[in-house]
Amino acid sequence: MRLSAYFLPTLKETPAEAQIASHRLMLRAGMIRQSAAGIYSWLPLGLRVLDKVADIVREEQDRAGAQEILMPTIQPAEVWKESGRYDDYGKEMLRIKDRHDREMLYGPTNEELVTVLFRDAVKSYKALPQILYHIQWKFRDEVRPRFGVMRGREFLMKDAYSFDLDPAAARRSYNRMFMAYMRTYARMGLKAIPMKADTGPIGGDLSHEFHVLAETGESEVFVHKDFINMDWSQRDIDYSSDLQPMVDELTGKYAVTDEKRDLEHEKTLGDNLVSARGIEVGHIFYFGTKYSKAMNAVVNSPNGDVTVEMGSYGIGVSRLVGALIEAYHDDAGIKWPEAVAPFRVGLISLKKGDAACDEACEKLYKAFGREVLYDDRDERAGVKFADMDLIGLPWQMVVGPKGVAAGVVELKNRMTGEKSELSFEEALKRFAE
RNA sequence: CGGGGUGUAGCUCAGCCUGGUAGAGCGCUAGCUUUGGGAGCUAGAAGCCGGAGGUUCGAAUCCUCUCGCCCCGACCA
Repeated sequence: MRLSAYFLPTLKETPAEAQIASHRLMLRAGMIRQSAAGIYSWLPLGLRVLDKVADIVREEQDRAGAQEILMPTIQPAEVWKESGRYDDYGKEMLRIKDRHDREMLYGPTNEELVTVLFRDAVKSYKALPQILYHIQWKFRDEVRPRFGVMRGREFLMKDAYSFDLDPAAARRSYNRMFMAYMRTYARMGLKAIPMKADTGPIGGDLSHEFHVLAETGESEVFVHKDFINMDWSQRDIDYSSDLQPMVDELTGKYAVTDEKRDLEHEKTLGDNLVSARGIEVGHIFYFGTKYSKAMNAVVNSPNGDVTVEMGSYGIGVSRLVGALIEAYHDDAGIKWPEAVAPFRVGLISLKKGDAACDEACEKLYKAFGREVLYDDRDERAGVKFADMDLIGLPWQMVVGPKGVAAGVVELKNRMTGEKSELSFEEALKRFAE
């Protein structure tokens, strides 16, 4: 992409409404613009990141055996009345009426819809297990939206739902999702600690939240020191094997959210206890028959009718974009991990109009394909460097007349700040598509 | 939902106390000079001062009501 033609409205000054780094930087880097409190438009640069995050989530869900569907944002109130949650959910649910005066709502989550989908289609135990997921916009009318996309009212979420014949099988589905989450976060370069969590209004008795530690995190969490130095590299997982030992290992050490604190146990930890703040980037639940019973999701089996065991598994996709920035930024701007960077490399022409410089840039630009953002604007070097640092592409390739004359270009690593010189030929190959 | 704050040019803000017809910096447009880390000079464009009522000869400024947005707290992917 050529920056001269790209819709990238960067801001030199910090918008007054943004308090935390990720919100500030997303506005300044031209990733998002606010439409109303807690509701945002995603601009091209931000959307590229959102899509990359969603793609990683999608790949890991598929790998774990989940199947993607797409349920609507607007749901009939009817199904929520069936589960009994229509009255429970309160003002967080955005309720609307259609032209026929029928009660509708903008979905805050999808347990009801997916249960209807399942129960109407599946009648035999032989079809189990099933894990269905979708990546869809949700709306929760938070009293106080804040922190940009980290706590918006409208947000993109991956939610998966498992259907099993008995609790043991449901536990296997839970474990699959658990490990899929570990892989998902690791691929993005995030250290997300699984914590014993409260089940809240969704109900059930087995639940974990995944938290990225950050000073700006909204929740207070308490973890064993060993998590801080854990090996966070991606794990190879055979999803057909018994995952329980791996899950046990990951949940063996103390890690809890505020509501689940065990003060007695904490006393035994001594110096090994770390109190920190966390950004919740995922939450998984096993809730048994809470919805299947109320909504009559039953399959036939040799032993007669069985009410299916269910679990649900959420990842805040849009929130992850904010969490990533909280984890990876400095005073100059964002420092994207390569897996989620909007572009892999930024090509900076230091002197537009210089024939040799232009020619070198054009060659590099064409060779790099879709993962290059080429700053071909007629701007001063300082402006280009500042914008490139701000938007945080992992690599900056700097092409200037002096370098071109000497047959070299400069390569800067945004994460480490390291700079090196490459011959033009090396440079051509370095990011070739 | 309680408490606090704030709406003036695209952005950051001054002006409001003490009413007299709209300002700065950045950004934007044009020209000249500059050109390896957010340039300089010149000339411009740009605001129903959030909205509605009121007081007044006259309101960004005073009063009333309203709406938006932000922050602190209680609640949540």
